[in-house]
Amino acid sequence: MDPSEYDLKFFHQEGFHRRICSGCGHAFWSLGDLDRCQEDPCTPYSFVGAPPFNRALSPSEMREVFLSYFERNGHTRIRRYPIVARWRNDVFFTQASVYDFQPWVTSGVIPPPANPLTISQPCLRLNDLQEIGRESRYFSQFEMMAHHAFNRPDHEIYFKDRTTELCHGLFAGELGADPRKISYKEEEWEGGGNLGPSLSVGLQGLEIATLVFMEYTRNGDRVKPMPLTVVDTGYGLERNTWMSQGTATAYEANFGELYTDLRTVLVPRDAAVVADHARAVNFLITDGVVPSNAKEGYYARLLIRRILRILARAEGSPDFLQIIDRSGREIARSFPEIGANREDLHRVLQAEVERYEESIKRGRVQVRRLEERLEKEGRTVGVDELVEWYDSLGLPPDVAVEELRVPPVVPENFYGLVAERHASDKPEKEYSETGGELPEPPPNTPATDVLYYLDPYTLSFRSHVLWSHGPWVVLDRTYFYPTGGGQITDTGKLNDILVTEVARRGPWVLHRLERVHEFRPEEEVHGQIDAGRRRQLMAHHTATHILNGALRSVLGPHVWQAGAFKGTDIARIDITHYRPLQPTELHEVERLANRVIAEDRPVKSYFEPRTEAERRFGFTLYQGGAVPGKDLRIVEIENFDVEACGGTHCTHTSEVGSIQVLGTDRIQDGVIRLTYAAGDRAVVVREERDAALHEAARQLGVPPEKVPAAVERLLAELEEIRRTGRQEEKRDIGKLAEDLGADPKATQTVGPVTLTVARTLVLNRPQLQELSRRLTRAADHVAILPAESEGRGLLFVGSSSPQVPADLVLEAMRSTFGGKGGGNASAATAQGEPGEPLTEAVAAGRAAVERMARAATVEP
RNA sequence: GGGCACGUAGAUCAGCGGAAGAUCGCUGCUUUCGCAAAGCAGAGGUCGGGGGUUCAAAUCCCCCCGUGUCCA
Repeated sequence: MDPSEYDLKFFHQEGFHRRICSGCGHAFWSLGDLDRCQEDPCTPYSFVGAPPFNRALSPSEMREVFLSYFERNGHTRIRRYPIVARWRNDVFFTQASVYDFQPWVTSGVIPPPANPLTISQPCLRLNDLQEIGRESRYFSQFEMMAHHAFNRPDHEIYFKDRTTELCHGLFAGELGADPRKISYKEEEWEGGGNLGPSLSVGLQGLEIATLVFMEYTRNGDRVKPMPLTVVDTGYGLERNTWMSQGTATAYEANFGELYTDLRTVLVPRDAAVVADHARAVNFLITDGVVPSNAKEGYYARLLIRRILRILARAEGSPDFLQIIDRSGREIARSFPEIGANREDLHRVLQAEVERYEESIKRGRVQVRRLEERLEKEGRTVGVDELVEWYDSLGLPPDVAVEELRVPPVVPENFYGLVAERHASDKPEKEYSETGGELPEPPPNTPATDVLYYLDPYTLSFRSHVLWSHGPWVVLDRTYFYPTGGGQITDTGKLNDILVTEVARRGPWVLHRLERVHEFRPEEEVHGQIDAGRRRQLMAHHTATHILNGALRSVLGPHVWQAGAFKGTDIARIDITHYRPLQPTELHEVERLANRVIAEDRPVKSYFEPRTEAERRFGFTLYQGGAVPGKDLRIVEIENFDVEACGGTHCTHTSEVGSIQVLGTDRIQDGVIRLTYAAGDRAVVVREERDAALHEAARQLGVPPEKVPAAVERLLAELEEIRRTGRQEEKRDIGKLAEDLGADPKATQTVGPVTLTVARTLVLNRPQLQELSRRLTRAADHVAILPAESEGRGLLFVGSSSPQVPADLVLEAMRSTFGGKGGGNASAATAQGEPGEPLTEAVAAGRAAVERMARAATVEP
């Protein structure tokens, strides 16, 4: 990066000098006469016991100092976003404050909620879990305090100079650090296709802030300036709190009493891990993650199990839920929504603890079983088995060792061995913005005025063409709803050409026409939306909100929408929940939802300033993910459900008609899917089901309500018939065997063996087998049983004579019979040509038996 | 999203190419004043579903479905 990028007016005015750090070789700026940058490892920690700030601050005091400082300097304070980044498909968790504004705000699609703004965003990073408690500055869950500015070419807020000045003012002014001890290190930053210069702020060994200036985009090797530049800063709350207190580790400063209490029963590292993870778990569950075996739910499970393992190892450690509660109460002082529904939180966690205990129990049984088996072979359990058990049973090695009589030594790199097994797993796909194949209008094209937000009932309208490309048309205003928010596209007509798809791209709505057209810019067109389709989609969308509200009300506030789909035939909603829906719960949900419909409550759709909406309704607004923008579109079902949503909705719940749940699936551990129909489709579905029931009733000759009883009776009868059939067959075959054994035409003595040859009636293979078994039950009996079935010849040879192995007899018959076959000394079977070849084969078989029997008698 | 493991009687599991088994539970009988217990006898299985390979599949292969677990 060009050094001039860092040549700030602010530095020169204040008398900063640029130096090269003798430790890391990076350039840095400072007021003092410093030889090295002020970050570890170039400068060791020197604030422990000698804090450089003018006062010791608790985390909440530090947050307040920071936010109010930036408010005084013209920033708007923004409330935190959820820690689960539902609005992004490339990551699960909010890992930095700027994640709140990616990709829509940073790419200029949607205006920021305020500009400039300041926020303290709780984040979660799980890539350095093993460092927690070892390196004092690591946390999985932490808060990134930040000030952001989004600069458009026509409207610049502030950039490098002002950012650095504000930062310096905070540390050297507000917090009273010695300005000569602060270093601003030059560091190029790159991420997510953007890059730019950045300054890393060091003080007495600790990096206390990073100032990033997103200025360029990279496309392969080409780097070009961004139309929108972004000030992306990050000030670690935990680090700054630690620095202000100067305690031995960051954990005392941030976790307070919980940490010191845990220290009385746990080693320092474990205490830090437990305190850290407990905080993360509180945020995760509150923000709608239910522990599970996949995706973000797995991380919740991982953190919970790490805590449980540590607690299980230690004598006299406190109860898991108590720790979660203490941690939750502490966080709630700053974020009141955390653990606000403690009972619900407990239910979710209790279910998870029980699962874990069940897993361990199952694991222990497996361990014992395998060791016993290995012991019989004179072997013992090795490290491979421990890895296998952890990987497939979730059994930690220390628990397995407890269970084993002869345990192996658990190697240092145990979890490394586990990781090795997963080394070949494919990496996650790169995030790509949706709509990659959509054409992009020239940048000077005015935005489409979207009218469906405020008026979902107008279906016929006039408008003007702004731009067109192939089958795509952009209008100056439209009532067509583009695919989005789980609602599929509207269809209809522009003049007399069919509109097959409508999509959103940036500020524009693109209409795809069925065929090539000759629309020109400025031309007036008439739009007509397919009314039936739209009405059905509206019913399904509003039904989704009603169901979501009903589910939260019946199951508890841990229920969040994890995905949704609204089509013309059916709709689906996926929710977070810790177990399959019980039939009674489902009925209650359905009843409540239909009652809300019957009550005909108003459904209000309106825009409201973000901060006001958040204050009134809280975070559950973001059921479909966080929605950027200064104003949120609110869809409110009076006294029941409020969500930020861009879809088309009915204005009264009665328009939904009714909701018919069609089924539930557990699509993954912790996520339940409900499939349902509403509006006209609900009626159709009910009619279809009713017709099916009546048809079944007609065929059974009973009234519909007696169908279950009739079916049950029928099945019982069928079972009875089958059983007696099987018994009769066995008896018949037994009888046949007796008859054949007594029939001199079929059974003869050949040397030492008794040979039965019988061409049976049409018997299938299992029946032949049964007959053979009965004929050769006594020693030294041989049976050759040919049969013909479905135009093919079947042969079965049975033998209880060691001198006359059945497979060898069969082998002798194969030369004439052909076909494939095989078996062993006591039974062999083959299939081939029927008729003459089969008869010849039987003769050959008889000869073979005689030969073998004679050979046996000749031998002494 | 991927790896691995597992789906066999009401429950827990064994069997892992050549007649579906064990233990507990259940039913009946014997013993007992009765219960518990014991002994004897018995019922209970489309071996998760569907394809394929094979003379022969619970068993081997493929695809689904379900469950568990680890990892991203």
